[in-house]
Amino acid sequence: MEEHEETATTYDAARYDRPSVTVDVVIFTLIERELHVLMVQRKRWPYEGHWAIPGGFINMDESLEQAARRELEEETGVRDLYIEQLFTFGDVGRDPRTRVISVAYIALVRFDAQHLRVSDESHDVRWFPVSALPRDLAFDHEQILAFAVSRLRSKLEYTTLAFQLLPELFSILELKHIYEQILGEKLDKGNFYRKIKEAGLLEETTQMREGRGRPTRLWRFKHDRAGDKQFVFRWREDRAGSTKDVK
Amino acid sequence: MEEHEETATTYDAARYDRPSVTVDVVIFTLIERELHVLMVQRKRWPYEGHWAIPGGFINMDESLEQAARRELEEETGVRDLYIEQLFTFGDVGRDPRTRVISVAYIALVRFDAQHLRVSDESHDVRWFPVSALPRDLAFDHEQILAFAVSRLRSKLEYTTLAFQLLPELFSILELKHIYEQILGEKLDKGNFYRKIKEAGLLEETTQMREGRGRPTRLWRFKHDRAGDKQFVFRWREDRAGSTKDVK
DNA sequence: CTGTAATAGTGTTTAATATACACTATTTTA
DNA sequence: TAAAATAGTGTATATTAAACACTATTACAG
Repeated sequence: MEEHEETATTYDAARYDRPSVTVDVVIFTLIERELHVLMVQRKRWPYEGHWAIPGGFINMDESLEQAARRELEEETGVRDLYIEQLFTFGDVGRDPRTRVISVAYIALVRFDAQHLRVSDESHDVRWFPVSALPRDLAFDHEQILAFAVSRLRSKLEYTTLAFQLLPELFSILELKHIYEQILGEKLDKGNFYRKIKEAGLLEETTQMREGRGRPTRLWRFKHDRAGDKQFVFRWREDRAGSTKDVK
Repeated sequence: MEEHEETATTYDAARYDRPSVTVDVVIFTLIERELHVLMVQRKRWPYEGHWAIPGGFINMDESLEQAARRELEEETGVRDLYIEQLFTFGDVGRDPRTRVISVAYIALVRFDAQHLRVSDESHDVRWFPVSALPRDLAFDHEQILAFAVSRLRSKLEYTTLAFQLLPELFSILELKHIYEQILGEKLDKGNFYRKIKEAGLLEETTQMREGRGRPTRLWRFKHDRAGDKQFVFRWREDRAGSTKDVK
């Protein structure tokens, strides 16, 4: 409570009616070269039967990020992944039951059937392609999701965040594909090769992978350089979107 | 409460111990060509005598942004200014009294002695130059402030936000000065003139202002174009900082 | 009344980068 | 053995950034 004193006297902590605080986590992954997001289906009022972003109350003894990581692990079984605070949503009527303030996070996970607890069979927890989301999401989750996708796009352009979605070894064209998926536009192959190589982010391996045509070389992401905050791989220069607040 | 059902059954809203939620507003202004921030001095435990970012509890019937605007108005008497959500801070031990989650906002106000309620004489509310902040701020406010300044820098580079700090009429070199203040580096005069003019953001007026040397032309910001989300005035291309989470 | 300091504003040259797209390379499959 | 499929390279042109030299208009000191 870092209130200025005049407000401090107005509110008495004991009498003060407190809002609930939840953490919602928009979990992205790449399945068969398409960007997907994890949703859960609600079982009761309000919004019974509607799909929602996974989330839950924060515990009194965990930080917001810990709560988000816990939530992520409960839903998918994965931990230690990329997670980032998105925005806090707190409009008055967003939950019909009571006042709820929701701190939204974005998480990126590598899709890996071995480790991901969610299967395609589950009826109440499911991956949806971002391009084909269910209709009528619960609460203001449509807004949260739209914001998450937009943030993902704009951050992609000046961070190394795309690598979070890839397995350890990948080809340059696979990486390009992720960029195209998230940005929603085609990129020039030659320019992509040139830029990504000049960036010095990748480590060449001796491994190749065979497919239908010419085999492709596999690369590894240099995690040391990613930790270097000074360093940024910017794919394009023009950046409309931005991180501006929604609404 | 957009909880997944398994957590829903774990927590009962009535029994659930809820955190307090506050809104803190980092209020920036430009005083005599220097970037300043508004701080309040605490009168009691904890952190008695320490300076803090103004803030207060949210009311149950107002949105987060409304709470931030109310707070801003209470402190400075100004309203309808630029305000933006920064980040939500919720570490467990950040307030020694109880669990407090604080949604931090950034606000930009034009410094105008006529309308700003805060005067230099007030001992418990004061403007500090960002380059000379008081030591030992209350709570985690040092971290919040550092994050606010860094966000301000990075947003400055791809938004028209600098104009929020200027009076209606201003010279191009004054605008350049704001950029220099916030970015913390010198910019090339010629390049600045060229870029800002090409951007088409400014409207030339017939007014001039006299000073020590050659009088300068005054310009006005075209607010219509600012509303155009597609349009962005980007001063520089290199952008290290980014909006990455603190800590 | 003249020259110098102070501020305002323009123009030009060079280097770096983006963009588009044509080309070569290596494999599988018909 | 040719065609299709995928991988990867090279290059010409246009756009933009960056540095910096130049011109313009005022006040003020002598």
